[in-house]
Amino acid sequence: MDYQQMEQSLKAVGDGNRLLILKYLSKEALCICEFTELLDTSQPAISQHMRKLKQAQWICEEKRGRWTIWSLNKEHGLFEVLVTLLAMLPEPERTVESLIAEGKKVNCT
Amino acid sequence: MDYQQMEQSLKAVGDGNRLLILKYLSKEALCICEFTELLDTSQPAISQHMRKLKQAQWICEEKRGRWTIWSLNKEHGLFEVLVTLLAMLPEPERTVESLIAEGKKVNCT
DNA sequence: TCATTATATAAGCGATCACTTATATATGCA
DNA sequence: TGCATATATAAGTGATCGCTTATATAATGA
Repeated sequence: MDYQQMEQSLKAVGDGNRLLILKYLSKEALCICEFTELLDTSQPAISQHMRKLKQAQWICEEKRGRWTIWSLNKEHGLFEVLVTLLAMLPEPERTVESLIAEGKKVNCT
Repeated sequence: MDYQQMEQSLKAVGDGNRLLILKYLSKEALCICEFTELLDTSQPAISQHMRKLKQAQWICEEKRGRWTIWSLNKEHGLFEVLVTLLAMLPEPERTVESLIAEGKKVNCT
């Protein structure tokens, strides 16, 4: 891995909201509409974070009808490092389970 | 480790020049005057990178007379991760050995 | 077809980044 | 003491960041 790739990869994860997004994705694939509930941020902001994570090849998208389902890219050269980092972070307050309880979970599948 | 600490740590290493500085420091402690030769950047730029790395607690400084000798902080919560990352990076073109050969190595010790 | 829904893109904005040049501080030595 | 050396700080600058609001694209369903 060269310095430029490493720099881009680390820059992409050097943001609190993106770390949170990745933390959620480390458990299950999700679509953007769910992140807007989970992260307390606007839809365009999330979309832009996704683009940045995708450019750094941290995540993969799968278009399914109206939804875009995002998941971690296990082929990333630093995937194991990412898993280690995410494991060190506490569980987010809001969970997908709480969304389901509130009836806000979108059934993308 | 909380999200803010993780963000600060990752932001600090998300820069090519700082990765290079850390790569050098993974082999031996060095002072700034050596980095100005190794990195092809100005002394103030290096000094500012050092400050940022120190604020993120990646490195320690030891004042020794006129020199400030910098070394990796092995107590950092992500030290092992950093070592893993640095090991994935190629050896820099310029080496401390080449500085010695050119007579540019400062004897800080 | 037309309205709704999910997502992406564009443009704008204040904040931060990484650098520069200039200057300050502080140590060592003649 | 006074000068050279090593480093830090300050101020300024263009680029990028992360967000916002507004709008575009694209798929679904009545």
